[in-house]
Amino acid sequence: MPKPEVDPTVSLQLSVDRSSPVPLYFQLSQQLEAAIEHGILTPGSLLGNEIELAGRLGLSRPTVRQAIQSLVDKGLLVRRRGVGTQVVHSQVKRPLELSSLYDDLEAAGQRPATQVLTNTFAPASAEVAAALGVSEGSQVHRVERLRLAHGEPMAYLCNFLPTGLLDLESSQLEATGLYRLMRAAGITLHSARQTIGARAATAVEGDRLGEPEGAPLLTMQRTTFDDTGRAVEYGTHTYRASRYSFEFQLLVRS
Amino acid sequence: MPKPEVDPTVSLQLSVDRSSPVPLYFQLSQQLEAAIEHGILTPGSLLGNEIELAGRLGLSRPTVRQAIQSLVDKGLLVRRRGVGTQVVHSQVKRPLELSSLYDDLEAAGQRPATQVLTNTFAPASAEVAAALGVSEGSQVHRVERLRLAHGEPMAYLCNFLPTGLLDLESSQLEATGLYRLMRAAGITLHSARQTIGARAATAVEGDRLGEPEGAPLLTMQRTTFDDTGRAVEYGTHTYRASRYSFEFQLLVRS
DNA sequence: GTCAATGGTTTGTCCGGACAATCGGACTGC
DNA sequence: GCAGTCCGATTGTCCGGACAAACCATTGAC
Repeated sequence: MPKPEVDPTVSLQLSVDRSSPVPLYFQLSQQLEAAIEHGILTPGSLLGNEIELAGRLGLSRPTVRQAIQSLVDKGLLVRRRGVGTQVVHSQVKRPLELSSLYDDLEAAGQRPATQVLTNTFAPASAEVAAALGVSEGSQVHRVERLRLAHGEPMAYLCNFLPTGLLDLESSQLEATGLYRLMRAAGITLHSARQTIGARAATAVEGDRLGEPEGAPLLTMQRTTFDDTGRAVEYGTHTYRASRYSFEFQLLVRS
Repeated sequence: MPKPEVDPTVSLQLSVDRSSPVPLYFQLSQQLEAAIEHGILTPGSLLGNEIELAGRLGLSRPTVRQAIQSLVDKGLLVRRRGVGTQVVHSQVKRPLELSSLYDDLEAAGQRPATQVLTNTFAPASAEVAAALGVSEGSQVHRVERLRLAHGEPMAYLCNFLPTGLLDLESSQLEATGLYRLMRAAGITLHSARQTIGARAATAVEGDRLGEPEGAPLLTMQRTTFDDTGRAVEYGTHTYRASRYSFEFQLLVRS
């Protein structure tokens, strides 16, 4: 017997607080996730079987399964019938959240800043009306912003929102991202439809971003929906390709 | 009483086959998904409570919940405690699968074709070695392809694979996509890390794709991992921005 | 020596029940 | 008329158990 092959979770000091309002499965999944994050549960290592783990924690197997399943859905664990559950080897960072450019830059330590160029109402063009599901020519909120990082222009953001959803003040828009403001207003973001492409900069676009005419620009159009299916935002963004690229992780839905 | 407000699932002829090896929850979720897809369950309509649905189908509530939960994860349904489960309004198409360009084009009816330019072994560059987790200079499989749609060049694909994973024949590569070949070889794709950017075409790149020098190109680098965390593929792709853009739907992980 | 049968281990599926948390509407009091 | 309160409805969480299916290693047969 060359290896004792002990269950790594026994030395993990897992514990749950039944008096807490936090669901038990969630407490467990958070502790497991933290252990994976900190390298205490090493990639590839088996997680002792569910029955025994449940017994050790004083939980039922369904509860333990729910905790493990949530981490499987996040891509951190892999289960194999007849084998067990093991920690995925690769480093999964973020499975592509619906994130704002502002948060992305902030997380990367890029000190984002925003210049609000326009913050007004305008009649909806055919394109905007189709995206937001309103009638052409009806009033919509229009916000144009320039996003800077380290004082350098990174992207030009043009967003349209249905009227009456929330009040947008320029001062707020310069302090944080649009999504954070929408969530704070009680809107639960649900899904988004995105298109990413590229094109050559026109003279006007180049001037705005500090690029020469004809320079390659990354473009993104995005329509965001809340959980009732309402379109709550449509945006047309252009990024300096020399300074920005989209990076994300995605999981195979099995 | 202006509206009877009947449970729309009663007229849905839901049924499960207990003798089938297909899990019961999966049978149910597929039938519900099909009903949503075909518009039989209209967006916004309530889904009748779980207890009653379970009783009507002769299933237990956990089984019904599992079926519903899988559709919630797909973004097709939304649950609200105290209210019920309702069909999401927006049209969710695909929540960004790990798909190959070949399948995408085929699904869009674009009659994809592939020209294999290179199919050989080569020593790994530093970039490739880092992505695949092999030592620099070791032999890796190298495949260069030109992807056409309607006879027009769409993208130039350069892929690297660890040796010994699978045999790639040029004839197979011209008939289908790389991912389909990998799955057929028993490799279970798990996750991928992608970077999407843009740059101006060099003279060589322009020639390959039929674009002038300096034309904007969409670029993508992707490293794909299997469920053991092994990197199984690294690719550097360039797309004609005038002909192609990335389009996808993404969900908020709640 | 190689291949097939066997058995133990582990996850997958399913059941029936219980109580808590939350939502929305109806009712009540002011 | 309006605000606060109560209550039914529905999902969220959790339990304990049972059997099936798949995987792996060992054993046995040829």
